[in-house]
Amino acid sequence: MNLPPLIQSFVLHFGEMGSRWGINRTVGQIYALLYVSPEPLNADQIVESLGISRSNVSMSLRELQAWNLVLLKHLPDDRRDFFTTPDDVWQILRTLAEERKKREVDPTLSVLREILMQKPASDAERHAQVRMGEMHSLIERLTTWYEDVKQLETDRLATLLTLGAKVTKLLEAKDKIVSLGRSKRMSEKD
Amino acid sequence: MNLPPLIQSFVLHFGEMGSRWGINRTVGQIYALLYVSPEPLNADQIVESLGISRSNVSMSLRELQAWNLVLLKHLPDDRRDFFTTPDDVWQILRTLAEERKKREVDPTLSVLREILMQKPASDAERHAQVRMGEMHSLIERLTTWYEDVKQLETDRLATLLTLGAKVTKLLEAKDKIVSLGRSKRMSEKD
DNA sequence: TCGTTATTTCAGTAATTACTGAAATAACTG
DNA sequence: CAGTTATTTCAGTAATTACTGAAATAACGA
Repeated sequence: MNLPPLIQSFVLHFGEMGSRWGINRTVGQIYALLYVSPEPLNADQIVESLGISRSNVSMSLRELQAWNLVLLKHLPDDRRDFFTTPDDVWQILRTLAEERKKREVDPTLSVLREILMQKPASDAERHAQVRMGEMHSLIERLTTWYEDVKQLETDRLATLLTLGAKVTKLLEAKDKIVSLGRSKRMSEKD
Repeated sequence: MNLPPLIQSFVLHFGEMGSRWGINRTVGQIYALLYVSPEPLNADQIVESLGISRSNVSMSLRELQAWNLVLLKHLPDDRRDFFTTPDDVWQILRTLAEERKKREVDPTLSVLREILMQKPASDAERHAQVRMGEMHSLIERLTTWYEDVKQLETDRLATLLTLGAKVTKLLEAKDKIVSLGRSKRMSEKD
């Protein structure tokens, strides 16, 4: 591996994290490298920087493309493929959430739904279904929230995050506000 | 494997998902089995149900305990260990979030912070630091939100989820509300 | 068309991770 | 204490996953 020390630490860390996720070490490293590079890199530059085989780079880039985490670019008068990550970190976050949902959450929901359709043949199965039902509705709740929130533009999403739990306090106030607004309009009493 | 079909599907699916996460197949299966069991199970019952070795069960249970995903119980006049999962799915969700944060997010934040402290020795490093800075502040934002929201009691959290993006609409109203409150207190003018 | 360059595929191998069985330890009981 | 039962440890092996190098394919340009 042939990288400036500061970048190398980052790349190595993402390699580690990669293996802690489903994604593997090389994929993590390539992603990290592209993420911090000022311009797009081609496969040979990645080979050079990370000291891994050309074929490994090819396969890992495919994987990153499958995850939609990487963009393919072309320079004029150069037929090689160059790769980058999107500039906007919020966009990256969205992509990550979307892909993980697609791979992990959706299949789980569909398995649960399918099982919940079946008729239990014993007490054990009956109890299991109840538990699966609880899990199912929790996950549904979370995904509904996610589907809702993911539509927000970045700065609204940022606001929502900054607000955090304070929202519930706002909520408590909501009823009052509503009635206040009403009463205000009606009689201005206090 | 020796389980009612409906439960078996669930267990197998969690095995799959387990390997898609960092957690492995057996760990996933054991967790699923405990999750749907009406009462706590001991190691031999797990061996029996899943058809795996006693030592594998022992190691996997350790792992689940390390994740805080499993509770150890003792029955009167029985010195064997029995295991369950918490009843409350929301609690399970919290534990999962907490553990993943601890293992994935916190170390990443600390690596990023450390790198950001260093002086860049080139343009490449300078640019890399900017990118890492963006990533760092995004992650910080998310964790701050998480730290905030995780304090909420379950039903408030549920409310917040149900509200979802509608919160931002409430937000637009916020300024009005605030100024309304202020003006109301001050002079009641309109 | 042929030669050149870029990329992918894939069989074989290396590396890692998961699992087992046997032995060790621990925690009790009579 | 010796005997019994429960649990853990760990060296060895099995299974899986990651990676490589060589060959195939693809996409040009002359």
